[in-house]
Amino acid sequence: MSTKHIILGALMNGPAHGYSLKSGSAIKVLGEFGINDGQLYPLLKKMTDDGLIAKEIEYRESGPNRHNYHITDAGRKEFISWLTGAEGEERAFRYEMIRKDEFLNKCMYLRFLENAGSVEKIRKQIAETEATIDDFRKAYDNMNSRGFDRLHIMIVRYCMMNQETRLLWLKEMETEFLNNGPVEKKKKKKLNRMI
Amino acid sequence: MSTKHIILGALMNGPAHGYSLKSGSAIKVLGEFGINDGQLYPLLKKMTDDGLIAKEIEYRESGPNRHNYHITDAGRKEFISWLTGAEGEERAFRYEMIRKDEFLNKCMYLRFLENAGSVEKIRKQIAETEATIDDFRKAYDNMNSRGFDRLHIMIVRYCMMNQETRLLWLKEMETEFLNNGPVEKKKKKKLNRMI
DNA sequence: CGGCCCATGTAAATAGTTACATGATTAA
DNA sequence: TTAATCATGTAACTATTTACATGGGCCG
Repeated sequence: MSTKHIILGALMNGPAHGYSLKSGSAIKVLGEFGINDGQLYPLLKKMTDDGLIAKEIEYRESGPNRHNYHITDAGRKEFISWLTGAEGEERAFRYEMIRKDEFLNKCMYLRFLENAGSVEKIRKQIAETEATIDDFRKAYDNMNSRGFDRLHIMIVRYCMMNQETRLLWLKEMETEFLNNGPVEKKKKKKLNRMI
Repeated sequence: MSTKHIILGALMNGPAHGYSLKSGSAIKVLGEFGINDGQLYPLLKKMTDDGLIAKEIEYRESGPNRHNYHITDAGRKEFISWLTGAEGEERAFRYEMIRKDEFLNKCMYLRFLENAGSVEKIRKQIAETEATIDDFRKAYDNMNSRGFDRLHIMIVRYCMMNQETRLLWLKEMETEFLNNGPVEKKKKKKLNRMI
């Protein structure tokens, strides 16, 4: 279970309550990763039962009480063992990334669409990607100028690089479809055009 | 449910039986996407009940019988509607890709590891990535020389480009860690805001 | 006052994995 | 003869999503 490790990872930086794990001030991983209440709260309970984390309830007069969770020794051990181990770092099988990307997935079947429809789809995706790059670049510059730690800057950098690669490819796709589309293939061998 | 659409997409190319969807000759998407029997067979049954696909049993003397599924009009309609629609093509939220990538995920916490351990991890990942690139390049060249349709070539191309970007970044990471490592001993307090 | 943010949860459904079960053909 | 491949499936479990339920505080 990976969500478990994300929670442990978050709690390695100090205690946090459920809501803050999703949207609070600590590391916003869970929130931005899109965990939902229906999974988070039961999982916190289970991890407590398993002895990986423990909680103290913070009774507050203004606002609802908070259940502050902190990582236990067992949890820390589990986390480090996960971090050290090589599990999940194996080579991706060929089309793994396609399945994880709905747009890419759809691209597999673009030949069932009119050419114009494909181009429209690709252009929309180009716009999305450009916006995302912009967002990442802003975060990247901001983190750099504020002297954030290199590790986190590098991770944002990777996200940015990835989106830039995506944009490059999308533009190739657009060109491809504008030159008659890749659907009617084979006969004309323009094999040498791409590297 | 996305697996449903993958099955519909596969059947858009013509009928197939369960086993061939996983490992057969057509598009090996499902097999390479890693679907498992426990999901595939019940899903095929459900989709049949829902009227998206239909089956004919092919009784064979040599070898087990095959349940050949074909897409129905309702299934075709559902598929085209999914393909045309924009659902799932929205902009990725910031750390989506990290969560989908166990290695990246671990990278977030590399500061809890000894520098040497991090470098080792990164180098192993570099080796994996180089092997993957090699694999993609071979597939790409092969598909090109055999006159495959452009669409599928382009998709393999994207996979390749992505891995190349990954390699680039991994090498940056390696350098980063060799130059003392990005693990600052200094301000950890500002970690919170952006990430 | 109405709606959003904070903060906790539960219930029900869907999705996906792992393990098991069967039985025939084919290749080493 | 043993193992792998072909081909189907079920059962039990785990993971995830969606929807609901609660209640105080804050803002316009």
